[in-house]
Amino acid sequence: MSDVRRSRAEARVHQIETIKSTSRRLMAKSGAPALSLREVAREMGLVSSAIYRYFPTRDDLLTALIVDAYNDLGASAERAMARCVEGDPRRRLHVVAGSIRRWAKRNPHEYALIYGSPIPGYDAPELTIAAATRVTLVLATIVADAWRGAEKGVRAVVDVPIHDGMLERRGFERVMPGVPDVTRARAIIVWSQIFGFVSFELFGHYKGSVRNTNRYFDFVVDEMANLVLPTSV
Amino acid sequence: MSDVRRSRAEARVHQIETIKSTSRRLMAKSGAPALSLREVAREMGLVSSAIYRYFPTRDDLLTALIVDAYNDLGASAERAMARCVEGDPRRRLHVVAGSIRRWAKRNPHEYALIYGSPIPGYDAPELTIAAATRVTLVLATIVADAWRGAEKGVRAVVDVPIHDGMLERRGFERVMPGVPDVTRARAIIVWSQIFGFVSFELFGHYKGSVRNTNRYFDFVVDEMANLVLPTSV
DNA sequence: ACAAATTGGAGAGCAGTGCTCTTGCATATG
DNA sequence: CATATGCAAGAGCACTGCTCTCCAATTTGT
Repeated sequence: MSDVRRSRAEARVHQIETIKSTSRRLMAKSGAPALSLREVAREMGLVSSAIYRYFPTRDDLLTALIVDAYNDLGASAERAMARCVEGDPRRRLHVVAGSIRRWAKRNPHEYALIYGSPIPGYDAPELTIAAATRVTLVLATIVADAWRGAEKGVRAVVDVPIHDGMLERRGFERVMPGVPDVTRARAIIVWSQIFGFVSFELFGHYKGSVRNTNRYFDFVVDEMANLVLPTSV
Repeated sequence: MSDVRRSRAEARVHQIETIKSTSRRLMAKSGAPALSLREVAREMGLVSSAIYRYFPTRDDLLTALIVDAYNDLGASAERAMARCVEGDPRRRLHVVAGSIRRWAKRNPHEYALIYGSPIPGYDAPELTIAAATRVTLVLATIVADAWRGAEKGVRAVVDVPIHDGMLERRGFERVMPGVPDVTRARAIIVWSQIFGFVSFELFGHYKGSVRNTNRYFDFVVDEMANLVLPTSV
């Protein structure tokens, strides 16, 4: 099945794909830190030095896996979003947040790779940043859509002063036009809360305090909806 | 200075302490994953096999470092708390949350060790759980103190149903007596938000969206205060 | 106080790792 | 068709965690 005749370029992308999928399979068993180039090669019936033709270093392979993970998570969130275009903002937030959480539980090691401790002495190249943005864009869109249209009020219990220059303005104005400043700032809380929850759940920090994580997640998402959705929703 | 005569028992605890502090020093340079028993030994002028007399395995050394890190963070939070016994709850939350964040920035690799991705195939022993509780206890105390005394109202914008059995009841009733159920549930949001923030900041996820992390942290803590403090505060 | 038992350091050694370099063959290009 | 490039193989280097044996120093039991 893999001994079909192929041009050199085709063979190359095929090898790269095989290396990545083999790595993902091995990573699913024992996690990213234990991922070994030699084992990947062995698994593919290849000699270890051959891997270096495709990934000059282990970190390069990890970078590729990180980008793929971000994209996979982003695509998964986008699909969830597409499935609930009709719903109200609160419902959409539940659906998308739930899809993020489910992806993380299905791919715990890949989640740890992108949202766990970064590899020390490793700076994420620009490539990864673009891929990382996809999932946050989906969340931002939910909030922006909810505020499209009119006279809706901010649910502020206490007035919190928003300092100018606290957030980067560029991205926000394009992605969340017409959304109050305080809500933009709160949207970032929602974002980090969702991932904070998933990390705490996956990494075992809720053991001893949260019993029913499914119900608690619903509660958290509801509270987050209260934070960023306009009063009429 | 270290060749003083010592009993065997004394020498043993001294060696254990030296191994741990050397490990911490090396970890500060290149992170936990790169921590090598052989390098620790070399640094101590010891042969590598001797380390195994004290820590039968690398994971055991890491476990010890994890427990120490939890305790160090917990003690730091407790000290911050002691420094603001006089303040109002909101101020105390700012002080303690700030001390957590500062500890994390001062000890990034140790933070990553306890709140980053867990070592795959490694179950935290009971010891670590007790140590991990200290910092959360400080946060819980702030909320509990704020509610001590009387007719204060919950800041609920929308009624969120709290399902029975969502949280573990045991710990909460002892630590946060007289606090409404919804506030207990929200206290966990505050807790994970603080650590979610610190993780996102330390691991670089705010790059591109948050510009002034100091100000933004203040904003987040204020919002969290609004979530769990009674209306009169 | 002396023999016995325990402890801890030294050193060699094993299987594994990431990575480099050279060799030789297959493919693509002028 | 000759030449240049691409890629697999294999040996090798420096490193890792961990085990085992050996031996000296200390602690313990009588």
